[in-house]
Amino acid sequence: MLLVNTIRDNFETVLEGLQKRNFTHAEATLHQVLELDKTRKETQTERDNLQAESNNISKEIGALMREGKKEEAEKIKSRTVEIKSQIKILEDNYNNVEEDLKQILYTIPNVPHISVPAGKSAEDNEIVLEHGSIPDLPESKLPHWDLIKKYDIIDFDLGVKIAGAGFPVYKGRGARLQRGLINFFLDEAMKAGYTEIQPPILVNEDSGYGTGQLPDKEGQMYEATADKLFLIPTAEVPITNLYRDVILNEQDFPIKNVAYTPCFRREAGSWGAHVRGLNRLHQFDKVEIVQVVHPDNSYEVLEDMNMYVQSLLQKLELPYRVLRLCGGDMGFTSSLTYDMEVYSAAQERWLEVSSVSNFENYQSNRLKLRYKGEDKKTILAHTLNGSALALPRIVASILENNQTEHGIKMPKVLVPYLGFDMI
RNA sequence: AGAGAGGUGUCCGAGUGGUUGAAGGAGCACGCCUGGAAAGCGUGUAUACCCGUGAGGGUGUCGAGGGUUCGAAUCCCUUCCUCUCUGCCA
Repeated sequence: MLLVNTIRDNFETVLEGLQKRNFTHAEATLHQVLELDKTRKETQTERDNLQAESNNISKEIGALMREGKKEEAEKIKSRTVEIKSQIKILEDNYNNVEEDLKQILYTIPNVPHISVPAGKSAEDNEIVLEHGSIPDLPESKLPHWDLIKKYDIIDFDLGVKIAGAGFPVYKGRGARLQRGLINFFLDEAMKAGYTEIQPPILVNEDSGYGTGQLPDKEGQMYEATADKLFLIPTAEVPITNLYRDVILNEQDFPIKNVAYTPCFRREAGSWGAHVRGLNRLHQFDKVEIVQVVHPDNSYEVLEDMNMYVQSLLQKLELPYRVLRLCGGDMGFTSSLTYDMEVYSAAQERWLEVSSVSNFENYQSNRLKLRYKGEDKKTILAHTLNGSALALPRIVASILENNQTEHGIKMPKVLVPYLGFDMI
């Protein structure tokens, strides 16, 4: 969440940013935050002063008791009665104000970076670049949901039988393609200096709050209610939460983690061709990169991560484009997001396979993820993450783009991981 | 899942109602000593929030939340976690 200080010191900038996101009632909400914060401070001062008075009386009583002057002690006791009831009132006020303030702050999204274009929906996203050429396939080309049946590599019906819609069963070369891609992505990340992590894929409530899935979006996560645990929608949740309540040293930067996990999403979403086949699933595999960095260079790091994800797509020989998301399409917690989309030549659509974001200190404020600066002050770190990459749509694109009469050609770079070059 | 033990500062560890934010030790930082280092000696060493231009002061924090009390690390209740033994199990 945003810092109250940021709102106060950069009111206009924050306001303009929120308006770029189409955050309604931005100005009124920001004023409300400042007003509540002012009340909070005043209440605290008043409460603390009374508490101090009460503490002093207690000390006096303690001193008198030690000297055996019981009667005098009894006399001043009566003075505390009124103070105590006042403190109780102020204490309640304080808690209420603080809670109200927190609730409002939870509803305010991150302030977009200056370079984020205004806009309402995906149509207003800015295309930064396109790379690779779109394959020219014959009319007989098949979408991946037909290809997977033809070659018997992914079975949705079996998934329905044992779990439900959106839980595919990968078989034979389909399963090996999954495993090969995961290993390829992890190896590449390792070469790029990321440390591999295997986190739990169920997380507790605190973790959900830390990265912003809670409150609000609990409907998107599967929940193991008996144990109050949530199945992760992305590895971002466990990995970023590794650093919850952590104070780092400046020398620890940059922290670069990579994790492969299955991801679980309930999202009801829309129906029809756009969610057919592998386009949208309840369970899918993803390799995620997360960095925790010094605030001064988080945007350089974002560009690095952007280039890194592109390098993966290039190695897989997939045509892709990079979008800079507009204010209206950007995630709640992000300051700047690049989406990478691959072209899927039979669906004739661009499919999002990665989203790389800088959250600046929006997440770390909730997480209390800080570092000690030179003057020993604790300062919030910046967090970033990106998919590198999400598997299903990559698979869809590989299958569709590389289909031939004789089978589906695998990208060269994967062959050592697969042990075959055609499906 | 059952029985027991326990959660205190960076770490170890004392503390069962009254200058305890917390003894003692270790570690760390600085200074003295030394040719240099070790040892030794001295000083300092939590955090959040609030008040104050500043020096400085206040409040809260001994797993978390509540309660008793003029006063709680210390007593009571609830809850979370860890460890040991037993059971179960990949």
